[in-house]
Amino acid sequence: MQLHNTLSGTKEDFVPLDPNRVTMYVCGPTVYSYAHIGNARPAVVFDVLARVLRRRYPGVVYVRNITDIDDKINAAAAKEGVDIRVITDRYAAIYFEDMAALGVLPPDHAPRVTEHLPETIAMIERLVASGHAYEAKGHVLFHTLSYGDYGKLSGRDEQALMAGARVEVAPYKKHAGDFVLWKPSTDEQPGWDSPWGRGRPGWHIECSAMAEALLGETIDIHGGGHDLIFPHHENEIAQSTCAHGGKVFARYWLHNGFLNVDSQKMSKSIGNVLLVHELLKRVPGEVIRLVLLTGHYRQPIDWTEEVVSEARKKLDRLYGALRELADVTPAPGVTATDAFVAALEDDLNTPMALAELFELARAANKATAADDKARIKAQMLDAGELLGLLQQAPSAWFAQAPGSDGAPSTEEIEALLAQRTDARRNKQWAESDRIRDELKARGVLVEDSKDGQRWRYA
RNA sequence: GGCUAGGUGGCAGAGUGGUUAUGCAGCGGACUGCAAAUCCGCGUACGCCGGUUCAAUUCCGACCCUAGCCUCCA
Repeated sequence: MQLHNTLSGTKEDFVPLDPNRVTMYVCGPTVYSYAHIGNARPAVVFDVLARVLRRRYPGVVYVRNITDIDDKINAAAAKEGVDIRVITDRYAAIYFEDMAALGVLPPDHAPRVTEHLPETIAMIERLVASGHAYEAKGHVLFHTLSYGDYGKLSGRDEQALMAGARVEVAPYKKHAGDFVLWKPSTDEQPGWDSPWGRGRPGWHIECSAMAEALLGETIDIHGGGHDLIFPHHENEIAQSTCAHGGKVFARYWLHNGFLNVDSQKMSKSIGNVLLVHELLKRVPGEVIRLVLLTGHYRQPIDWTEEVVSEARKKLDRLYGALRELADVTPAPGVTATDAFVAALEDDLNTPMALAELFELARAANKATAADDKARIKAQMLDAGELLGLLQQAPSAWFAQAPGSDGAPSTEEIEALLAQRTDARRNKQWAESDRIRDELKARGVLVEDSKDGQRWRYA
């Protein structure tokens, strides 16, 4: 398998440190609000990666954290006048629900920062003791100049960093690039006791601490959004490497591209932030998932109504092929084709894998021999499973209500189709077509097949 | 300004030093009472300019353009 490593900027052969225990850590959400579609992309992408890895290495340990200490959380809690726990529990639960709706399997561990304060504090203590961190004005800061490889991941050097610094540098910092490991809390703010007084961890240390606690000092794969390369991942590397006596922190760094909405970056000021929770009310989770896998994970995606509607049609085609095989038993022991797996193992090339899936669909539509049908069905279903698609019954897919108003109920549709059957039996084509047109106008497509009429929402 | 990733047919989106991506839309045909679905076929796409090469969309260089990051945003 090959993976693009941000550290080297190239595709590399993936060779795990221990094939029996492949470790993967992905930066999860900060739970202060609903997840937006951009949050869903890494969840889906790394879910596929985990599925693909597990085929080859059954002992994968996948960790995706929940960040439940954060100033935005504090702000949300203060606004509602509740404990931060109320906020974080609520939105963490919604996050898991929404991701499940997108076919994202739960990771092996979903640690929370609040559950790992002792480890976090211990790691900071080690950094202080080894001279990589210092205390100043109640803060503990990491001294970036103490780590020679700082900037390696994001390809920048300390001089440029200083020159490019466009925010005020806190006066207690030894160096402009130094970042906070621990900061003091006021009485009103949530805080935890530490050797440096009551306070809370900075943004970056949590991931280092949780990765260490659950996966060890060196992990195979670390993933996250492209925007996390700097400073978050850069800082994680510095902290972990220095806390571990120079041991490599993560061997392969993977970053997914950004997602724009109608060619614009999502932002509250533009008002184009698409929440997964809202989107799911009108777009099936499987469609959302397919949109996110339509492009290569490192490329940007532009979310538009067009790509959503295309994804829906693609699933119509794939499920359409499976529908024809509804009464076929998948050939036992048959898995996804080599070409399909090879595409995914080539740096998770989902577009190429999908192309392979469509080739299978065409083959399925053409197949006449029973053993061909059985084989292809098994190949399609297994391929679908690797992508987290095609796992529902075709009939269920086609019976999905479109979510728009005015669509006739199943009962009403069946009643009209019964009338149409009578008309057709008597070759009353005008009446038959009238009913079909009426349903079409109301968003229901009727098809006549050898097995009689069948319908689906448009 | 620095760093990074890109510019592919009507749209989305892979890939490759010389032969088909794939999907959607479109066009023609088959099938159908008519459709739909499905199948078959079609449309000579690779930002611009040079260079290397027998041959470049694919390698090299310049240029133009786009997007992201540059201290807490996936």
